[in-house]
Amino acid sequence: MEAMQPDPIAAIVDQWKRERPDLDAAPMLVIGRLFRLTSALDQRLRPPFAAAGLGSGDFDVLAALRRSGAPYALSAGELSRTVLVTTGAITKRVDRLEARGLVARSVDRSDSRGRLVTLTPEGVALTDELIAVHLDNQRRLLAGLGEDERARLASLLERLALTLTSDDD
Amino acid sequence: MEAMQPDPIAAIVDQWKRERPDLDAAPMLVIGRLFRLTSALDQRLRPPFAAAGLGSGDFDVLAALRRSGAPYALSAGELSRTVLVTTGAITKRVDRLEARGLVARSVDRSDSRGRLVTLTPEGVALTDELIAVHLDNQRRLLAGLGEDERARLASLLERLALTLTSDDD
DNA sequence: CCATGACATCTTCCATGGAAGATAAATTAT
DNA sequence: ATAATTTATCTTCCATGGAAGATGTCATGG
Repeated sequence: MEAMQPDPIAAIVDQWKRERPDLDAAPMLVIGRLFRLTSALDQRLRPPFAAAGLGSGDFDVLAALRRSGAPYALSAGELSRTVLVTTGAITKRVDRLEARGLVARSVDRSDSRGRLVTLTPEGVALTDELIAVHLDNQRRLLAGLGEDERARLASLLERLALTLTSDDD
Repeated sequence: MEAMQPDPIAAIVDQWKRERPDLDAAPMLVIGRLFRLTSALDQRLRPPFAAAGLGSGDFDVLAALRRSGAPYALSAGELSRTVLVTTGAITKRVDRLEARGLVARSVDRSDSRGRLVTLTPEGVALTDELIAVHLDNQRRLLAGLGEDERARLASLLERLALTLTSDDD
């Protein structure tokens, strides 16, 4: 599995223009690039998690707990909503993290249907370490853009996200 | 699995600011939003493919073949490079598409290690139908932005992608 | 108080993709 | 010409996540 030339998306749009001149493939210049870029960024951000024996999905759970503040406890449902995966996936992620001693499950006192997932001290320590590395890596990946460009990009992405959620949901 | 409020990313950055004031989580305003947005767009673009009994990954293969032009034939390696998945994943996608009569495999005359994956007439017809729907859906998802905003977003995404590929690879 | 329905989490099953090795064919060196 | 290397695809195994149903608990109405 090798890599590709700069801006393969423009080439794809050109191919469609040639094969289907009746269609306008311009939306791919945004959406296609979003997908490619996200995939490329994901690949480059994974290594620190892999080195710690975690999938990046598992780290999402640790990070959600850590940034929620002491006592670093959230329910499976809350985790499901914040990290945008099904509760079934949360169960499995928590199983893995629990097996590694990074989180612990306890029964919610006020509702024994619910389990609270809590960071252990080891979980807090590892998360604190990884989040710093992760943010540094993110910063480095964005370093090719100027400060103003990053701000405009952030703003456009926010606007697009807002128009999506207002449409339907 | 429910949805979330508008702009959850800004809230996440605020949480980190409170919990770890020594860190700067601003890169998430770009990268976090990229991931969220891509996930949201993907969910909204899938239904036509699912209705045709395809995963969106399978459609990527059909589309790559279709836009390559007659005779709509590419090798597994070429497909792997254009759709950015391993050749093993291509084998499986082609297996599924072949079982549905949308593509056919044939041995490359000039190199019998290689197999050419070719769209069948049914494959061409389905792809032509789906790509039109797909592009319309993409256009609708971007309709909340003005023409100038879409252009600036496309341009910023391209620039970011270029700075990534020049860095390393 | 008990029955019914709602809810939270977990379990099971399935689909997908990556990693690494296996197989087959082409290329290169001697 | 033949052995060694490279290349292209496929196979096998494993990890992950979604969908839907199972289980246990709570809430509500009679």
